[in-house]
Amino acid sequence: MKWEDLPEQQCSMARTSVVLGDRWTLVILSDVFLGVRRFDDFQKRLGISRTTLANRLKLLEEHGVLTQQQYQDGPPRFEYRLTEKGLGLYPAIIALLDWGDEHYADEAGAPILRRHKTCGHDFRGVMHCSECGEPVTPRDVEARKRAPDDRFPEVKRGPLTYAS
Amino acid sequence: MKWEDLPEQQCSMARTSVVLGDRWTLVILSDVFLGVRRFDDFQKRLGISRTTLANRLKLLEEHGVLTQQQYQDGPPRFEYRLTEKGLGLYPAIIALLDWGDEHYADEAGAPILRRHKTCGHDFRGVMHCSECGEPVTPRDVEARKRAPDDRFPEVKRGPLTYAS
DNA sequence: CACGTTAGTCCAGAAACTGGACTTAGTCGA
DNA sequence: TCGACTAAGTCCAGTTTCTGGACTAACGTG
Repeated sequence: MKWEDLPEQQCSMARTSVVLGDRWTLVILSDVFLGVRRFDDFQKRLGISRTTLANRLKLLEEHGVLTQQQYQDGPPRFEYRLTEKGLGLYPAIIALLDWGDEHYADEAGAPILRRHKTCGHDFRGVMHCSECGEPVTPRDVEARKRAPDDRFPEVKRGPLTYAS
Repeated sequence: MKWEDLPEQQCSMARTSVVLGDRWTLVILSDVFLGVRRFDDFQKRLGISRTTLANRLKLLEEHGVLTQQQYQDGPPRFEYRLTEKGLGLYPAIIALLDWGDEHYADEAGAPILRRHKTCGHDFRGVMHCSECGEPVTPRDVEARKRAPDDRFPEVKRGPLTYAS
């Protein structure tokens, strides 16, 4: 199967992989969530080739994950910022970072700490059920194909936007 | 920078990307969480080339995400199963699937529904803070580099294992 | 006017991915 | 006993993608 045919698959992970599934995109995004916004900063921090970086950023923009915003005239320069859709990836990024911290950090611990400003503590993400609010483990979950007339349920906590 | 040098980076996402950061690995893993375990089943479901599938499965095994378990003699056959480390990726997989469902599902809704057996409802994952238990949004979080003598805090809820 | 900054593009070589055929080792049915 | 079948790969040649490094564009600074 060709790579471009993946999004036609009836599978949300296949469609997600078209945007995120390559060697660099997740690393770029985790930098964006740390506040990195400019081409050269990404390139210096990551050591990615300029060509590939340009391609990745363009892809993320085409998919509405990032937007370019002008930050100066003459010469006009643009920086990359997360859209609302991009902000929606935060739980995934945190989950992946936590997993990396747990399994690949050296003895001293995670290289980056994240503090939850609301409560003041360094934290890890814990996945809870949107319906009952309890933590979820893989063994608590039963997956099934959507029946033709089945609808995804309305979610109690709203559409999960992060408007400031 | 070469791909093999990434794991030496002081960044958990870089190390995570070495395992997960390619076109197929996330899709393979989300199939594993649906119960797919055999080489030919992956190949038929995904349409991935056999060579690439073999490479990916081997990489996941080398990194301790999957193990092979024999399920018959004569000829001996093995199936792929998640390790405890692999199960630890569930929050990330759910977060990515939810994001895909939200942004790429067709009008009828998500192609696969996940029911939380504990409460009986179809659900989405919501990321909560491990320390105060409240939901977390990107704007509630402040990241910083670990100071030399700073330790990652002990986690209240235990080491997050999924022993059956 | 030379140099620096920022955000790219261009290129040729290296690496990874592709489909399809082939291999291995045993089972099953006639 | 022969041929078909199953499962899990390997092998191969062609295509696509990624790489580092040089280059361009358009302006600001001393």
